[in-house]
This record gives sequence, structure tokens and C-alpha cells, in this order.
Amino acid sequence: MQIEARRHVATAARKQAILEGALACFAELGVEATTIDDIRRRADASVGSIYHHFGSKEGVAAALYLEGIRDYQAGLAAAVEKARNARAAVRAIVLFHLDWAMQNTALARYLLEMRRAETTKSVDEEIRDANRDVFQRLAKRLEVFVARGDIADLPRELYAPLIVGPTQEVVRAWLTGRINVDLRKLRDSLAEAAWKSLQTGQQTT
Amino acid sequence: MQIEARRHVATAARKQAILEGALACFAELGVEATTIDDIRRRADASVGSIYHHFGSKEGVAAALYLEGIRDYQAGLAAAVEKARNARAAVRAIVLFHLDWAMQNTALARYLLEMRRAETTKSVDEEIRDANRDVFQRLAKRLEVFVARGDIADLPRELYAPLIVGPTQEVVRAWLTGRINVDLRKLRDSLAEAAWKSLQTGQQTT
DNA sequence: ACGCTACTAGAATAGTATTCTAGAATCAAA
DNA sequence: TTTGATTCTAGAATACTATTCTAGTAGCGT
Repeated sequence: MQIEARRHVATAARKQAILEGALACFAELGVEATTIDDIRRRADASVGSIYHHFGSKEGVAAALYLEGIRDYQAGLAAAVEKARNARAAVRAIVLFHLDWAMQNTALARYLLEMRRAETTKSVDEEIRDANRDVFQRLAKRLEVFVARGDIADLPRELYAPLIVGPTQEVVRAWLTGRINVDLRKLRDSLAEAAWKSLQTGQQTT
Repeated sequence: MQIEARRHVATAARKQAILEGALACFAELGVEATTIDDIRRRADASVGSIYHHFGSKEGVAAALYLEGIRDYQAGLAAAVEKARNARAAVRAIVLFHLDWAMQNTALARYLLEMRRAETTKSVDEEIRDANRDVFQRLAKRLEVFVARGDIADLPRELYAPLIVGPTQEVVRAWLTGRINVDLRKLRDSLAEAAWKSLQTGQQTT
């Protein structure tokens, strides 16, 4: 009902506005350089409001991070779901990674910048939870492919790095402006290379 | 002669002490959380001294970054130099990357944390210069291998990501404590996978 | 209508990076 | 060896920014 919603709607909107303002600032100035006041101005909110909702600058950063991760993971899961075999799955992951970065440049840049700093405990746990959900599902599909001999049987820690590592490195370079190509031109090569790296090797010394 | 050196030696020592103190603090508390005062105490220096030599906290960070990059690059160049063929070169890069991270944990963790933030212009240029030197040399060797057909002919931007991307991702996970294996056990798999990803593909649809 | 709670605002506080001023140590030149 | 310049060190003063605090305001259920 619209009765119970009035305030909630307003405050949810404000919360979102703060996040969006923060993202804009972070993308433009970098996280460390943006001040609470920058965010306040951009989101047209008050200091009190920001602190009420997020507790600290780091809290804002953490919430934004979580939002980004969630969006990424949801998209990734959906993309992989559709794949009918190992090769298609690997390809889907690589392509999705590239596409997501291209379509969410600001957010991607931000996630990249934050990827290190352990955020607040609570948020950190939420992230861990989200990760568990998505990655356990992926891991299960993987096991099937391994058992079937579609891809090599490697230490489990290696699959994610092998599949997205190179792509991630390219995206990083692109986001930071170190390279300036059209990422779409690299899609096929990256997908193909990831797939090759997972094949069981017939030693070509 | 020892005549001209007295002060220079002393101040060089102090500079180094500041860098070492900073690294210790950064590794222990994270870059953002360490204060100038932390560094001052640890290095047994004064605020004035730090600012005289480095200009700002960011200046300290940048100098440290540069030092780390230089050490890494020098080692990398040396390691690749010895390789006699394409396969050995790829393997050398992967192994060196792993070994360096294991032997310079604090520095590696720091470089990882900094890898984003554009530092001061001047330092940034120095880094670019250093990169050019090392990477142009590597690029030349690469071209030979490509011409000879030892490795696939791909967009040039892809070689570095394909060779070190997965390894870099593993190292990152290890440094941040996300995984907890003995990296040495992954050496061969990573080297092998990198090599496979560079082979020209006989499509195995 | 009334109290309660969630929310907003902005002033006050606290903590940290940076600047400034003064002085000490070294050096090169006469 | 003295002198003036220069580099370096010190720590106090300043300026900026995150955070806390106090005082409201407005929706909501009763």
C-alpha cells in the first residue's frame, strides 16, 4: 500500500542519492580525495544524513562496493546459467566480465580501486555470503566438467584466476587508461586463450 | 672518496629509514590508516625531515612504489634474460612473479594496494620510463618468438595479461589472505597454463 | 491530537596533513 | 681556517576534513 511507503520511499531515495553522489565523486576524484563535503554537495544532503545512514565515509564506500559486487555477480550468474557446455561457460564468463566493465565504467573503476581495503566487518561478511552463493553454484558446474574430462583437473584455486585473470588484467589497464583499444576487439582472443589454458596438455616440448 | 660523502651518506640513510619505516607502517596498518606521525616515530625522524625529502605523504608512498617497481623489474629482466626459448621465457616470467611476491611480501602487498592511485606526476613519469626500458626489451624478444611461430600472433596488448594475469590473480588472493596454499605447489600449473594460452589454436570445438 | 521514532541539519570537536620559522650541520671558496 | 651558502632537521603553528553532538522536523501508529 502507498500508506506505509511515503517516508520509506523518501529516505530510500536519499540513501540512493548519496550513493550515486559518492560514486560520481569517487570516479571523478578518487576515493581518498573526495571529502564528505563533496558528497554532501553532490547528493544535496546534509552531513548528518550521511552519517545517519552510513556511519562513516568508509561506510558509504562499503555500501557502494557491496552494491557493485551484487550487480556484477547477479549478471555473471545469469550469463553462465545459459551456457550448455564447458567451453560456452568459459566464454560466457570472459565476455560478461568485459561487457560489464564497459557498461559500468564508473562502478568498475571504483570496484577496482577498492578491491583491496578490507571494509567494515559487517559488509565484509555480506560480501563473503554473496560470494559463497554464487561461487558455490559455479564450482558445482565446474566439477561436472572436470569429471567429464572437458577441462583439466587442476588445483581448485586456479580455475578462477585462469578464466578471468587475463581479462581482468586487460580491463584494469583499460579502466586506468594504460591501454586504449576497443575491448570488443579482444573478446574472442581472450575467450579462446582462457579456454586453451584449461585444456589438459599434450606436452609440446 | 669519503670526503664528499659524509653528509650525503647520512641523509641517504635517513631517507632510506623513512622509506623503511613507511613500508613497515603501510604493511601493518594499511596506507590510508598510517599517519605521518606513525612514520615519524618508526623512522625516528621529524616531520620536517619527511616533508623536506618527500614533500607529502603521497610523496613517500610514490617513492616507495617506485623503489618496489624497480626492484621487481630488474629481477624480471634478469630472469627472462637467461631463457633460451619461448617456453622457457614464459615459464621464467611466471615463476619470477611468484617468487618475488613470496620473498617480498610486505612490498608486494604494498604495490598491490597502490597499483591504482595515480601518484605524483613526476614519479608517474619515472615509472613510465622504467617500464619502457624493460618492456621494450621484452617486446623485442617476443616479436622474434611470434615471427618464428613459437607463440600465437595476437593483439599486442594481450601478451602481458595472458602471461602474468592468472599468476597475478593468484598472488593477489594469497597476499590478501583469501587463499592459503603454498604457492610453490601452483608454479608448474600456472607456467603450463600460461604457455598453453599462447599456443596457436587447433580449434577443439 | 499525541507521543514516538526515523530522519535531517548544521554547528562544534577532534584528529591529521601540511606549512612555517628557526636553527644546526656540512660544504665550497677564499 | 673562516665565512657564507646550502641542505637538512626540528617542532610549533595552521588548515583541512572526518566525525560527533545537539536540536530540531516530519511521518507514523494509536
